[in-house]
Amino acid sequence: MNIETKNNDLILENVSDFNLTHIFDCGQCFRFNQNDDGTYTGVAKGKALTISQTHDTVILYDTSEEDFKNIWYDFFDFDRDYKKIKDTLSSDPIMADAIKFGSGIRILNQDLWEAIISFIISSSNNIPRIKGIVERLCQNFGKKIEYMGKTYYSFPTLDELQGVTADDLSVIRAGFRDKYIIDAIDKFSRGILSVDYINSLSTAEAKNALMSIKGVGNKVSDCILLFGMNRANSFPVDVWIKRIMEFCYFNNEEQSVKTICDFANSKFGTLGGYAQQYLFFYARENKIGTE
DNA sequence: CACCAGGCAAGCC
DNA sequence: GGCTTGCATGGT
Repeated sequence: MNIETKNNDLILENVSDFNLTHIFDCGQCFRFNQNDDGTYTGVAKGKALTISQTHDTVILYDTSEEDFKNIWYDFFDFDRDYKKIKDTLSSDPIMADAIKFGSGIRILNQDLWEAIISFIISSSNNIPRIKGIVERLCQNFGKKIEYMGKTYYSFPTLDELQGVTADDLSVIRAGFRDKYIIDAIDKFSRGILSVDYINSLSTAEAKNALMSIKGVGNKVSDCILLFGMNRANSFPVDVWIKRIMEFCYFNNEEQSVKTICDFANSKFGTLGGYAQQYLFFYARENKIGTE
């Protein structure tokens, strides 16, 4: 990968295993959206970014090399060898097929606090509405970010959310999830949980710690582990994954979530999280189980 | 109008 | 342990 700066834009050439549509349409991130011209704009780690891609050339608009090195290189998981991951998973013919559809998927390294709140909001919800609720949370409680002549909002920190009531949260229209958000804020405010503490734990221990938050169960904790803590041995099973796993590996017969998890763990092991993302994208692109 | 959306908690047995 | 039900809101 070559990096050069032109005007204020950062241009990456010879980028491999990278596709913006695959990355932002596989359900891991709620803050990036496609613009009319095909570029994507979003906010992460307190910074806004507009990014575009033509073949293996990627442009980060109005972005310094410093921000790329400090923020976006890690956010887009550029340090990881996805070819190796895909080669390993492709020994399974079904995964090989799924990987053809989402060959440019990468698992973003998102902020843990943001992942906790965002995936609490995701519970029994649909992606457009999740995005709306998260956006209103940011607009009402986050900080303003000026970028390329427009105003964006950062995801609110624990400090910025400290002390909010259900009444305060009513503007984001989170429904029954507001009390779960407040419980998370409360546990972090009182020091019962912290980002550093949770990160220090093993995957199994971290999962238990996360599940002590109201509104965080098996599926939401797996998403937080995978998307906010880089624990790729988690395999979140939602309705889409359940359907496609049953379709692909169980002759389309209904299975319990536990059966599917156990099967995925033994089949994909430490690469389960990547397998999950390829399957999720494949299921949604092909609308498996919805017709 | 019913039904559902990247589930979960609480209440049953 | 496993199984049901209610839950806020918005889209179809």
